[in-house]
Amino acid sequence: MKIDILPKNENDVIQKDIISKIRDFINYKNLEPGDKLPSERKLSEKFEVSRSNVREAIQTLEFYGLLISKPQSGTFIADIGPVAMNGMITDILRLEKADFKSLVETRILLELKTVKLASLRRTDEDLKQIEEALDAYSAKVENGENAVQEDLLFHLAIAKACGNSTINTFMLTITPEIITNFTKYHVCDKNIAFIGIQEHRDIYEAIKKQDPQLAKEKMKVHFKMLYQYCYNIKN
Amino acid sequence: MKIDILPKNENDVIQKDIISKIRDFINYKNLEPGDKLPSERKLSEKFEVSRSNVREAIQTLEFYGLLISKPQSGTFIADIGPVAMNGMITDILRLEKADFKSLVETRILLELKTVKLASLRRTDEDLKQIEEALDAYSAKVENGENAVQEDLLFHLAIAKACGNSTINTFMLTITPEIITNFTKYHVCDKNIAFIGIQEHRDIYEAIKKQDPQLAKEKMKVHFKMLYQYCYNIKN
DNA sequence: AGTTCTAAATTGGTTAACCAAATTGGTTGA
DNA sequence: TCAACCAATTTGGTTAACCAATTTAGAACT
Repeated sequence: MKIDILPKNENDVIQKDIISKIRDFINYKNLEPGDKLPSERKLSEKFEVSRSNVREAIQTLEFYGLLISKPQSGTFIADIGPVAMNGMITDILRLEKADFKSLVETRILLELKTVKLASLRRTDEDLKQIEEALDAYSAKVENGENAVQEDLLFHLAIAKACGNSTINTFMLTITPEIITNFTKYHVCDKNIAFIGIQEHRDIYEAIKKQDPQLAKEKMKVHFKMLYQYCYNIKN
Repeated sequence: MKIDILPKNENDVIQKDIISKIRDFINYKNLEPGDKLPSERKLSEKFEVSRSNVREAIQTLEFYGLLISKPQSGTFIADIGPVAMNGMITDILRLEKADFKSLVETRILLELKTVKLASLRRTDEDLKQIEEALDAYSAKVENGENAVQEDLLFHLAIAKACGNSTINTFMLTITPEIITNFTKYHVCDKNIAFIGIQEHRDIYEAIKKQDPQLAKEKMKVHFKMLYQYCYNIKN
């Protein structure tokens, strides 16, 4: 049985190293918005790493909106001044993998917002999809099966209906990790599931009635157990 | 003068196409957690696209925690059941670029939380760094210079102090887009900046006093103008 | 002097050959 | 019968050669 605690992906280390070198270069040359970075080839030579490593690092910084790379043209500094650029990169380098407590805390924050917004902004089509997710969940539970997936799809359906693309994206990014950790820590055992049906239905009804305050309350009830659980984890 | 409205990155289109094909394959073969996906070579052949395209698609799904690729071994289905897998991929394919309104709405939500948490959990070191960011901001404003960058670094310093890695990451991802849009829509003109100094200081003092409720109130005041502005944008 | 055109150099992206780790399947030996 | 071992295959990752779009510099012409 192989235990792979902290492979600490060698790759991540050199990528972070490259990112910090890019930051240093930007500072040293006082590059400003719109300025061009040296070509990938030159950077790989300068930093003595492979070009694909440089590409990965650039892609990461592009994901965070700090660089913009244009085909057959070059990689450019985004419309962010040197101070923010420097601060952002430093923060990015310091980022750690999310712990379960942070995940749950964030999920609760986001979902108390999505139910309110969904209550206010939902279309009839949204409501229909939420209902379908609810039915799928109920059916699984009543059949005695594990319904963790259907549970979360219900919540994602609400997120989709909240009319905020950013929050929706965030919900999508944390959901898989939530599922994994739920399985790992044995949250959501079957005995809870039956209570869950009614709680989900209450939330659904509130959204249907377009009552944001009620919806939020029902969501709070739904999260009560999770909330307590979350704050008792050792980490 | 070239206008590049919606380059609609040809690349994104084929990547989304590949992702949907991967989803279809997973469904067709009823792949479950732990199952292995065909090799990148076979997939590229099967889908009639280049291997690097397949790699990109896999990396995207890996980012969302749906696949796990192990060197010299293969790419595996994450610990998420077929129902959730299917729903998640469908949602991901439907994701659109965030609009300004969503960004601001989300930022306000996150920051009303970060100030509260920062008030409760900040270390002395955190406080020191927030103060430094505040001073840098004040200096710029009093000097009559544009201080958008220092403004946001102050807010990021608070996010860092909130002790929630997930929220911190989210703040980092939306900040560059916020800056870009601020510049574009001319939010935060100089006349506002002077009021901003006092508002920032109030927030800082509340965090220093470790008074989460006060901190949240002060942050609300600070966002008042932004809040109104945000809801008057056409999109 | 200024504009236009063209060809060479530069660019990010793509492809295909290569690598080393890991898996696999069969053989060997007890 | 089964455990141990070894070699062949398969894997994701890496490298380097190649491509086409873009930029550039300067020649050519007005």
